[in-house]
Amino acid sequence: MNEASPVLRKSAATRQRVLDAAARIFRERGYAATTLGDIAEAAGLRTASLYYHFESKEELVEEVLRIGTTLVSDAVRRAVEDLPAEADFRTRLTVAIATHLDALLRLTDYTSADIRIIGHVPPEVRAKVWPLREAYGEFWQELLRSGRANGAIRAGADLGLLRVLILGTLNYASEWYKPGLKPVGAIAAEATAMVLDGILAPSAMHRQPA
Amino acid sequence: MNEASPVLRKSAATRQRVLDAAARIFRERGYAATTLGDIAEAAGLRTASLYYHFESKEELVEEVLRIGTTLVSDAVRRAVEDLPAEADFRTRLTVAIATHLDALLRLTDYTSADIRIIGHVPPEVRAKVWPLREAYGEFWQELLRSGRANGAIRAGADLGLLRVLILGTLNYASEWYKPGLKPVGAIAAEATAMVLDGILAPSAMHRQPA
DNA sequence: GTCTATATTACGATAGAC
DNA sequence: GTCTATCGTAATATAGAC
Repeated sequence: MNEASPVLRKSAATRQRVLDAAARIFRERGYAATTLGDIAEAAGLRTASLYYHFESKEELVEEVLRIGTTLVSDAVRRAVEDLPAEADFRTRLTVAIATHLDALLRLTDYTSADIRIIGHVPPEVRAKVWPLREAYGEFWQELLRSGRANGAIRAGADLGLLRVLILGTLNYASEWYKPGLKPVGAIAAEATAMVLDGILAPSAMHRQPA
Repeated sequence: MNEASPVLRKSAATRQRVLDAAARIFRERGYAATTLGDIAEAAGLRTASLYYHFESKEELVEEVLRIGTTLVSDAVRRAVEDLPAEADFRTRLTVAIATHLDALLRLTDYTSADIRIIGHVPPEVRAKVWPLREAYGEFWQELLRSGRANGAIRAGADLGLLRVLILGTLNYASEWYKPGLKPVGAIAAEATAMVLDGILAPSAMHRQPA
């Protein structure tokens, strides 16, 4: 009964509106440039009222970051785990890249806000949400390890370096992506092709003079 | 004589100290979180004295961004142009990637400040420095066009998409790179291998079960 | 739960002495 | 060229009425 009482439901709904507004404005303007007044106005209340739901600006942004990381991580883990057990490395990586980009660019403001502001929040906030991000990084590391164990990945590759390079390729899309220009699926296809096979023509002689 | 007069030299030297301090602190803390007091203190003077050298915080950050973009752009253009005329596409792209990363991660604070804060400065500032960035993007676009004309790049590739994916791969390194962990040359080598040839083993059968 | 009112602090910027 | 002093504004956060 408690969980469904009208008061608690109203509180939860308002809290959600505040979080949604915060995610959107943090993504657009960055952390420091966003004021609690901006967020309150977008959520339809006064600045002071935010403090009923969150103790501080830092606690609010921490929750936004936590939600953003969790949404991407859960979506990608689920998509890869739902593949048939026989799925090869190429298939797994293709699905991981497509799902990561879809969560980042299409799903919600939380995911892009996360990537865009994580490097600009106060260090204490970053430290608090770091374990979540590390766990997601470890998922990718394990994905790459399994690929190398299968002989799918080039033997000499530095997997830790590859992981940050691949995730960098995908995450930086939140800096240049504008809805409507290119379908997210087309971006995912081009990124997957580059990461897996490179940009060179498959059988061409690559030493022609310019 | 004017250029070398003691007063002008002192002014230019102080202006340079202010710019250097600004680049470093903007890179570390972001644009909005950096105060003119932070910059003045690092440069060894008072906040009000900054206004002798720059009209506003926005004019100061604009100059930092301009220097950052120019340093990367000039370094990469020069390195590619200095290659022998017969150099093939693989060589050109390898040099472009290595030089871009070296300028970004090793050269100065201006280049990494540029990448880290460009998405967080006021829109009017971004608009003012945009032509410089577009010109550098056009250089890369032309590099890729020449690669496709040679048959070096996969025919179906979307060159505009490839350009932002490649530059994203490189630029995102300014978010995770820490001096001393990996030599910049090793990062460049891994990035070049991925972009050109992908991460898969060259001749392996890629369909093994996980 | 949300409000008005306000405390407190700190910012960007200007004035004017030196 | 750089300083001290200060203006005007706006931010986070708190107090207390409703």
